[in-house]
Amino acid sequence: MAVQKPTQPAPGKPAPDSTRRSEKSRRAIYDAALALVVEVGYPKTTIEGIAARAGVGKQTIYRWWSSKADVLMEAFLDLALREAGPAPYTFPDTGDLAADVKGVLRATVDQMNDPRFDVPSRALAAEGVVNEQLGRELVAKLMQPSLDLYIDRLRAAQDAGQVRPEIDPRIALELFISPLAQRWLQHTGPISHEYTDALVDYALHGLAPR
Amino acid sequence: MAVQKPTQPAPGKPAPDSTRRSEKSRRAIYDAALALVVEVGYPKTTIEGIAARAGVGKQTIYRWWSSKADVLMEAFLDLALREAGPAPYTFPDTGDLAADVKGVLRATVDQMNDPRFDVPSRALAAEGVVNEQLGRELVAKLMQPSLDLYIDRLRAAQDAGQVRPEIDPRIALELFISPLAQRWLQHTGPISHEYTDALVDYALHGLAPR
Amino acid sequence: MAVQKPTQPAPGKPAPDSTRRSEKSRRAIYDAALALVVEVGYPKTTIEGIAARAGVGKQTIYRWWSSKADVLMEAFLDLALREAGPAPYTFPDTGDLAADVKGVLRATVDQMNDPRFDVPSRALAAEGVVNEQLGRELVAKLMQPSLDLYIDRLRAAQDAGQVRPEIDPRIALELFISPLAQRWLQHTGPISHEYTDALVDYALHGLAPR
Amino acid sequence: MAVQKPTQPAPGKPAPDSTRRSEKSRRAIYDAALALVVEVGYPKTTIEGIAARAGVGKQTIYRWWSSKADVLMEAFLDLALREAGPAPYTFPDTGDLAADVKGVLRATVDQMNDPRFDVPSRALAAEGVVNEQLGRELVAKLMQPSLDLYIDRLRAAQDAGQVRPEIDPRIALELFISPLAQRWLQHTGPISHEYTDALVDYALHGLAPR
DNA sequence: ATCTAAACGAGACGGTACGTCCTGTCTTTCG
DNA sequence: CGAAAGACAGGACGTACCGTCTCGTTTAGAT
Repeated sequence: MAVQKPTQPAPGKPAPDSTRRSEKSRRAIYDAALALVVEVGYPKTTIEGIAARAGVGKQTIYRWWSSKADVLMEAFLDLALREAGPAPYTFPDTGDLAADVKGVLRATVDQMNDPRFDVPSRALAAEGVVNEQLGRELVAKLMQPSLDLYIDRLRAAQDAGQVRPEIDPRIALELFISPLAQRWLQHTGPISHEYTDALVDYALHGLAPR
Repeated sequence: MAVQKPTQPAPGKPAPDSTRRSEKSRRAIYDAALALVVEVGYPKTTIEGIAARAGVGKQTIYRWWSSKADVLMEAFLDLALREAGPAPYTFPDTGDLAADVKGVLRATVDQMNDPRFDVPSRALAAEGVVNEQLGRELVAKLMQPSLDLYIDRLRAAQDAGQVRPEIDPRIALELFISPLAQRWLQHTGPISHEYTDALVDYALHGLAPR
Repeated sequence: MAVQKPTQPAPGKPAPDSTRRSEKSRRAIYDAALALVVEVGYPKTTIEGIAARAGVGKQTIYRWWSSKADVLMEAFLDLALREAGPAPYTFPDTGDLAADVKGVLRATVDQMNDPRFDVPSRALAAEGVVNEQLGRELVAKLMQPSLDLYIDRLRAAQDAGQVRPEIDPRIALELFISPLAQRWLQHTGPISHEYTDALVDYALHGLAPR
Repeated sequence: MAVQKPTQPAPGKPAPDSTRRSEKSRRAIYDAALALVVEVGYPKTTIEGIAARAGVGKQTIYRWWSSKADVLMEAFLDLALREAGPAPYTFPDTGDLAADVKGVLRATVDQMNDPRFDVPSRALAAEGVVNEQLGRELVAKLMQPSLDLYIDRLRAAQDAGQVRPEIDPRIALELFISPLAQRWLQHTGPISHEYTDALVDYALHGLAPR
């Protein structure tokens, strides 16, 4: 009888009972949301449209999500988890840091060029830029796991003497990732394996002559 | 900088005569747009709201701009030009590349922490992520001029033997700028002078031991 | 008076077992329905609201009634029976037709000015105007018993030579009742004892001079 | 520039400028409303449905009317005025009161049996029963003009000595009209010329023997 | 006294309509 | 003719209820 949801103080709403939630509807909503974003773009994707395409009442969306961005984030997260498979997060460690990072970045490049990932994640990124709360959620749920792997790999490289010990891995990884992300988001240049390879070389050895 | 598209022969529309345009209305629209974006955020800023606040008919906006983002981009561009003053774009060259870049990045950091710049430029960046055409315009009009200065300075450093000659300055500058931009846009870490100083050091000397 | 429709062979539904019906729920639903109609008016009275106020599941209402109007009609009928007491329907016969009818009409006037009766019966009357089936039920269950008493009394008056024998009592009673009902429903004039007294005099003696 | 509507204190809304109102839309809305009410009934007639059928935005309805009932009342009033023609309201006076009233009531009966009048006016009557404000408007705009003609005719009959001088015409006319209206609204009996003829005879000569 | 089938409370579901807001177009009036 | 004003068709918003459909949980009759 109790209206559970002890984690949140429940400001006004009675909080729905998640044990009764329809799995079928959730899946249909995820699929509809992702399909619509790819087909018509994020701004023209509407909650009404998602509901109609999923064969679902609007209230079923509003009951479980707070906004269009929220729906899309979960849908995309779900997609990412399904794609990644049961053993999701690993980072190669062949002993050759440059080669390992280049490999991972090439995979990232390939994903950026796949519209199924590109369109929804651009939309989410854009929303996160303007909506700080969503942005933090995005980072925490979608990006942080991958970033942690970078950090681990960089630490291993430090232990192996391939990276200077005073380097902060948290900042170092941005030298690889941020330029790529920026190019991708802002269309400021081609996204290619050559580009990310160069990025790794520049970052590892610096711009100044030795 | 021209607002209307003189390049296009106007397939259906009569194309307004820009010589008769009301300067007062344009200013009022710029001011209203920027104020609203700062006050209520980009998504809640509407064309109707801008028109009402500017004391202007909606048609006056639709006559000269094609979208909310277009209005805001011009308004922000205008703001940037007015702030920069009559001698806008320069990049210091004391001979010490690291110091020069650190100085410029510290100024950028300060601007990012000023809400008058932060809010509108976030909004524009977000819009550009999702709307490629606008994104390209943004880059060309707002960012390219500054980026070119970085490139010039890096080239000078190459001439002075402070940067390896085989380095592509177009990619090199991303090592400074993208991590900062990314942190700023995605709230993934503090934006401080210490951070940008570290960025410059890492980028110039690389992560690997010498 | 039976609630469920034993006459209908239940085309698709299993037909609930009325012997197991919860009397407590029925009472709670009646009370909630009447209270809500008086408090917020008929249009804003909803089945969900009745269920919530009665502490009852919606299905319990849908199981036993077919519509909001149906619920209210039964609730009101129940109220009327409880108010009338165990010996409900009588009509005075003192031998003075005018006085007898005036007395009954005065009681009707008093009831029309009691919100507990006024509000629900207005709502039902309105619904019956638009929904013919409900209208007929209303007339049959709520009004016909009283009307029959009028007819009996008029017949007795005819036998006593106080009413012309060729008069149809079914039409005659409308001369008393309909003007009052009309005024009440349409707010076309004050509802008072003086008014109904005048009505009886006019109807009995006619408008034309003798 | 003034936001007129001096009759109402304009609590919050800016009050639309009626001089700019689209006559075409108004007509389309009237037609759609009347057609829908006749076709699907009042409860299933929705504002969205009217707007869709009229090829009009919902806001155009909400701008000028406050409710579905309000739309329908104006639409019906407009219909009544158009049907009545340019010389609308007259009441025959042949010197024979009974014949004159019978004639008018027969015409009323015929109208009650025409679905184009029956359905919308039932709906309005029902709404007016429950919504007092609307009910008063209905009476004032739709019924009062006709009632006044009855009163005038009855006064003339009093002057001619055909009706007792102490009779209040305002009450007297209800003896003719209310029974008919009540039968019609409540389906309590057939609506026919014979019935109204009898009504007139009963009312004029009374029920009691002379 | 136990079993069992139903009625029950609760409320999620697919829907419809609500009344509001904004879009982008069009029209009227003024300067 | 540009501009202020704002009505218009259209359509998405988020909310409220509709009537249906499960879920456990009483509860009352038959065992």
